[in-house]
Amino acid sequence: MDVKPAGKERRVRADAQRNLDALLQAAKAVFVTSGVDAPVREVAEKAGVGIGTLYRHFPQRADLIAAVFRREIDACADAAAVLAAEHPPFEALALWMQRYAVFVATKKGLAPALHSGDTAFCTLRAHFEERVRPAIKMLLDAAVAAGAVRPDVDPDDLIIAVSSLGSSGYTDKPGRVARIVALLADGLRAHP
Amino acid sequence: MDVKPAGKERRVRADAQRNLDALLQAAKAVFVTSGVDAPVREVAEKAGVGIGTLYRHFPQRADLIAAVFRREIDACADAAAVLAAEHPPFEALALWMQRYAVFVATKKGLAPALHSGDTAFCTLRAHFEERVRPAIKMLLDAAVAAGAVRPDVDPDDLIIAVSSLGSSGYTDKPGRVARIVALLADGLRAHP
DNA sequence: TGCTAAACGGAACATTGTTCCGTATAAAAC
DNA sequence: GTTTTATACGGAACAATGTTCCGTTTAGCA
Repeated sequence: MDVKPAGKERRVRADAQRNLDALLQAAKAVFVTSGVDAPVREVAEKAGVGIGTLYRHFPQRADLIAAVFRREIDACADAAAVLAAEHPPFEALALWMQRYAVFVATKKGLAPALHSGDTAFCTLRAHFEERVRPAIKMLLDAAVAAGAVRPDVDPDDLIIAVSSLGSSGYTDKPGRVARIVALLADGLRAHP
Repeated sequence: MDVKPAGKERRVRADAQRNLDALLQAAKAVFVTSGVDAPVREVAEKAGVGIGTLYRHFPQRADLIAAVFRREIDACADAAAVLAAEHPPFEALALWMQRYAVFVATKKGLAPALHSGDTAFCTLRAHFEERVRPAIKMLLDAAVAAGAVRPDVDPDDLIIAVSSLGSSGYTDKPGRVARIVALLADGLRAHP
């Protein structure tokens, strides 16, 4: 019973990598059509692998979801800097809120899952806050500094507000969420 | 095979009535502690009846939920008239929004279920809209007429906005939802 | 007291997340 | 090229939960 030498790790097996890619791609596709509540079996089948394999790569449902959305979360957070560079402070903030609402809205079931308190989603939620919070804080601070927005707004309140609105699933009438977010943005304005 | 004479319906059986009451009471208690996602078996057990009995009275989970909350929905809608009588138009609207947000927030899982698109919740949602919409419309119209609120706000947008916020489940910090709702109310104000 | 429609209870079924373990295999060692 | 072995695979099996079905019980009526 000898101890495994620490260095010189065995390379990742090719089939494992292939299956992982297939799973991520399948999950992405399934989540778009069926929402994140889709059965894991559906993802495994679409990827052409067994359920056991899926669970080997993603010990929990939430891990799969996290893996799929991590990249998109990053993209959304990164958009903040671009908007800040191209627009006046208040408009940048308002536009990013819209962008973020759309992101959440198109991830059917993501936000409710995230906010469900389920400990399984802790990782994803942590990543979310780690990336999204700085983004909105930067925009908000800039808008406040410019005198366009009242100074007593909590960045977390904003994240949560827009997340909630985006995830409400009310897509019955086009533009509804956008209108509400705009209303909210108006509420942020500094009153003379 | 004779047709049952239409008149003179057999009275509701006493045990049936008793069980129905027990179920409603048990469900109410369980929903408070475990949210509306609680297993139906838990409700049946607490009521001291079999699952079959529960399903006889409430063919679907959603029917049970609907029955439990119908009364509370009514109470919340009725509060609108009281607030309108006791406060200026804008304050009445803002207060009712807060009242409504609290109502939704204390019904863990209600709003997500309502907005899930699940057809099982159609009845409850219909009742919801039938009672709540007139309430908010009345308050909104009054505030607009008084010149306190911009005239381009859709009542449905408001219902949905507050529902979404209240149901987000973010109870991590006290007053968060209240602050956000207040922010939203500010966005409604008429700009000179 | 006896009859019958209504109600009851819970076993059984379907779906879905998750675990387990015997089998297969890619990469390394020789 | 063969052997070895850690790794990965697949899917049967388990647990939780919504829902259905049907044999049994019973309240209300005659």
